[in-house]
Amino acid sequence: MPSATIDSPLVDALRARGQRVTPQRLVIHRLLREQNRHMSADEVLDEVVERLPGVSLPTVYATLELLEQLGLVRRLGPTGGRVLFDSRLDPHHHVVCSQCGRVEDLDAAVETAPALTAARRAGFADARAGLIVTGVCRTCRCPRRSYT
Amino acid sequence: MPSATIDSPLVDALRARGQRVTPQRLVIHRLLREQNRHMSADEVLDEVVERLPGVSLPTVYATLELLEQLGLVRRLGPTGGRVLFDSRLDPHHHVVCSQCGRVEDLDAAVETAPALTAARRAGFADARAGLIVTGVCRTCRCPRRSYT
DNA sequence: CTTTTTGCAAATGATTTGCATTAAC
DNA sequence: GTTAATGCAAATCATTTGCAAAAAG
Repeated sequence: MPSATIDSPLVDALRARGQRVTPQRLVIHRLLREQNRHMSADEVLDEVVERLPGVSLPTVYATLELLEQLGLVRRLGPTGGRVLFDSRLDPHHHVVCSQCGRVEDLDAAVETAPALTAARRAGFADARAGLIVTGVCRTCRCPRRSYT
Repeated sequence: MPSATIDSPLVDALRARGQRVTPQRLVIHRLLREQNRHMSADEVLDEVVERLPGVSLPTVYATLELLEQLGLVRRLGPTGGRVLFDSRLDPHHHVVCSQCGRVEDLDAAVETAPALTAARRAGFADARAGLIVTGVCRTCRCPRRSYT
C-alpha cells in the first residue's frame, strides 16, 4: 500500500500516460502545491532554481502546460495569446475555445451579484463581472474535416 | 438640438475630457460599432486602413485603450500581460485589478450551470466556467500613499 | 539501448515607447 | 499659436521553437 505523497497525483498521471518522472516535474509540481498563490512562469522559475539549479524557462513553460493538461493547475488569463475588443456593451459572457482561441458571445443569465459583493468586500472598487467559459469548439473537435 | 449620431457618445466624451476629436478616433469607433464581432488590434488596423490609409498600429492601440476608458468597448483576455497559474483546484473565482494586474481568489457561490449549458448548446465540449471580476484594488485606489 | 526531456540560443508575436511631425482647437 | 495626437522605427516582454546533449525507463 503506497502512502499517498504530495507527488502521487503527478506520478500516477505520468505513469498512466507513459511519460517520465523527472526531478524538474516533481519540483515544479511540489512548489505549486505548497505556494498558495498565483504564479507566473517567471516566478515559478525563480523559486525552482533555488531547489534545482539550472532549470530553464522553456522547461518551466512545458511543465506548466503539462500540469494543466493533467488537471493539476489552472491557467489564468490570456486564453488565446492576444487581446480582443468587444463592441457589445450590454451584459453578456464569453466562451473561448481552448484549442484555437476562438471567442464567442454567450447569452446566459448568470447571477454575478454575490461575486461583485465579495469583490467589494475584498477592497476592489468599480467591480464588473464577466464569465469566461472554456471548452473545445466543434471545429477543433472534429478532426481534420470540414464542418460535416 | 443635435441629432444623436453614431459618433455622439465618443464626441461627447472626448469634449467632456478636453480631448481632441480626430478622424482616426472616429473611424475606429465607428468600425467597432458596426462590426458585431470581437476584434484584435491587428484586425482593427486592417479594416481601418481601408477607410483611412496611413493609420498606424500604435494609434490603434492607443485609441482602443481610450475607448475602453470611455466605456465604449470592453477588453477581453489578458487583464495583465502574462499568464498566471493557480494551484487551487477547487471551484472558485478571481478578481483582477485593472490597474496593477493583481489577481486574488474570490470565494463566492455563482450559479454557472446555465452558462455551461449554453456553451454546450453552442458546440463547446468539456466546458468549464470561471468568473473574472475586474476592479481597482485598494492599493491602486489610495493615491501615492502606503496602506493607511 | 531507445525515446523522451532538458537546456541553450535564437525566433516569434503582440504590445509599447521615444521622438519629430502634424493637426486640433 | 499651443498642445495633444499621429506615424515611424526601434525596444520590450512573454512565450515558443529547433536542436544537440543528457537522462529516464
